[in-house]
This record gives sequence, C-alpha cells and structure tokens, in this order.
Amino acid sequence: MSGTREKIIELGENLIRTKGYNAFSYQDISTELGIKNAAVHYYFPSKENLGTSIVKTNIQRFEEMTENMKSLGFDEWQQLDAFVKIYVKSHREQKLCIVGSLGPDYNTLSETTRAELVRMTDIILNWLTGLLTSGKAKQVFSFGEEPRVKANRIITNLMASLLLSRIIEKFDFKAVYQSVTEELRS
Amino acid sequence: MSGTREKIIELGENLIRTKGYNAFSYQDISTELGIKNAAVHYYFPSKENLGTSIVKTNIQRFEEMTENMKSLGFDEWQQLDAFVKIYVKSHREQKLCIVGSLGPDYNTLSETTRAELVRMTDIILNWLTGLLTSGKAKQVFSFGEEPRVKANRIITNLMASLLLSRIIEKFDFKAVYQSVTEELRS
DNA sequence: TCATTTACTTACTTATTAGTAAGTATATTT
DNA sequence: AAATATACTTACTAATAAGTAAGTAAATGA
Repeated sequence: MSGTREKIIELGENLIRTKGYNAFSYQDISTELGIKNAAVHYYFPSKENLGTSIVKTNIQRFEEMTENMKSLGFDEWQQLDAFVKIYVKSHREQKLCIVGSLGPDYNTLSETTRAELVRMTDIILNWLTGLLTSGKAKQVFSFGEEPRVKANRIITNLMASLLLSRIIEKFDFKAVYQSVTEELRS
Repeated sequence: MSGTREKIIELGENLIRTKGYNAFSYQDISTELGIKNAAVHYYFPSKENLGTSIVKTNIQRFEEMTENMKSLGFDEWQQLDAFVKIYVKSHREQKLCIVGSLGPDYNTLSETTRAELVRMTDIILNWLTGLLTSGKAKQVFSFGEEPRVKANRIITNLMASLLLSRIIEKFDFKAVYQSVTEELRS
C-alpha cells in the first residue's frame, strides 16, 4: 500500500479549500502526485465520487476529534478552544474550511456530495449547539441568546473570517476569534 | 440601445451568486439572452473582463446607496436596517453576496478582478465601521468591542448565514440578523 | 448619399475537462 | 506454479470552455 488513495483525498481537500471545487481538475492531482490522470480515476471513478469522499473524510475526522475530547473528559472551555483552533490552523495555512469552500458551489454539486455536505454542516452545528447548551447550563459560558443562534453566529464569524482574511490582507482574524471566546466569559 | 450589456452584467452576477464564478460560462449567458456566444465577447472580451465589470457595478450600487442615505439624512439605525435588508433580500432570492461568492475563488481570479473585489470588501467594511463608530459615539448603538471588530463580526454573520441557509434548509437566518441588530440596542 | 459605427452572427480554433477501454508489471493468493 | 487481484499506464473520446477573425445588417453621422 502506497497510500495514493489517501494522498489524493488530502490533495483534493487542499485544492477545494484553496481554489474551489470547480477550479481544480484531476490533472492538478495527478501532476502533483507524479501519476497519470487515469490513476486518479482508478481510485475515484468520478469527481463527484472524490468530492463525496473528501467530505466524508472530514466528517470522520471531526467526529473522531469530538469523541476523543469527550473520552478525555475535556470541559466546555477546552472543547471550545480545540474547535476554534481548527479555524486558527486554517487561517495560518491560508485555507477556507470545507463548508465555506463547497457552500458557494452547492448548486453545482451532485446529490450525494450535497448530502454529505449537509450532513457535515449539521453535525458541526449540532455539536457546537450542544456544547453551548451544556456550558450555559453549567454557567461556564455566559450569553443571552438561544444556544442554536449563538452557535450559528460563532460559526459564521469563524467561517467568513477565513474568507475575509483571504481578501483583505490586514483583516484582524485574531481579534474576531478572541472576541468570540471572550464574549462567553462571565 | 437594447441594454444587452446591462443584461449580461445582471445575468453574470446572478450566475456568480448562484453557481459560482468558475461554474458559469458565456454559453449560460448567451443561451439565456437568446444571442450567440461571440456577442457576449463583443461586450466583454474576456471572462476576467466581465467579472471585473460585475464587481465594479456592485461597488457603484453600494456607493450610490450609502451616498443616497447620507443625503436623505438617514440616522444610524435607518442606515443599519437598509444594510441588513440587502442580505435579507439575498436570502429571499437564495443568492449569496458577491464577496461570499467570489471569495472562495479568489486564487483563480485575475489581478484586476481581485483588485476590485478587495476594493469592494474594503468599502463595505469601512462604511460599516464608520457607521458603528458614529452610532457608538452618539450612544444610539451599544457594544463593547472596537467598531472595526464589531463590523467584521456583523458582516461575517450576515455573509456566512446566506451560505448556511443554502446548505441547511431550516437554518434560522432571521434569528441571526435579528440578534445582530437587537444586540446593538441599549 | 456615402462612410462609419453599432450590434451582432457565422464559423472557427485551441485548450482543457471528465471519463474510459485496454493493456501491463508487480504482488498476493490458491 | 498458476490464477488473480492490485495499482497503475497508454492512448483515446466526447464535451465544453474561452476566445477570435471575418462577415453582415441596420442605424447613425457627415
């Protein structure tokens, strides 16, 4: 096993998050990996297939992370910090998140890829809502709104800040994510 | 004058905001307008050219709106409401905003289109920052953060909420934009 | 009225795309 | 040792993309 399949998924994800789904081609991947176009089709018969696999991999990664935090007994603040760190890392790597990259192309995606994107977005929003609900109940987080609305506002802050950082060089990404968390302190 | 040029710009904008920049073609436009491919190239020699014109048109529209509000003596709340309404309209039409649509494709855009997108984003962020600064000084808006950071957080809330509304059917867009404004009440 | 500009069409070209069918060398299994 | 599965390559196809050169019909201007 040379791990080509995994490399294709990783490269595909990076391409989606830097150029966008409709701007990358199988050639981009095959050239980078030093293989032929058809070799990519060997693993992923169609682009829709690859797109779906990339989203599925991301879902798995997210679920492993949250389950891991749970089993390690992370408190609400630790979990929130770990979550925010995902976006801080994306920002450092000048990448958008998967949802922010594939969302604008939603209407051009296949039904199966759409379904996975919906599932991923749901999982993230539900997880964060749960975290905020629990943190509010235990009074470790302090905020006035409904947890679901607060979750929506935090995620939109993080997602679109990655986008604006790409456009506006001096966009203060740090100020945004810091105010997101500081606001929750009581 | 048949207004073909204006129709192309309008259609192009709608295509960018529904399918994304790299997913639409001159064929999409020519077919819809009942003209030939080459006719679109007659007005806009290259796609980069069209993209740039679309962003420029949006900048003009935004500046006309803000100048108009100023000359009509709109107060801070009226101006904020008018601004939020742009996104409410986009939401109703199931479209993203131009920045949210072109941002993910930023790395695939030409230098000239990028420059206009940067300019547009700057203009909007500066305008909202100014509005929040003035509203805070007059104590008609109440918020703790720096106006620039608050502006960033409001815009990211609105932009990415359009995106999430596209993915998650039952995404509560209204709850987000209402909490954005209600939060500013003292 | 003649010349020119405007607003296109016709008919291409070149490049790139996703995708496929058939072949091959190397491991792995029986 | 023979059969088979794995991981590809070679060599394409068909579709679509952006873009162009040359032509045309109608309106406008001198």
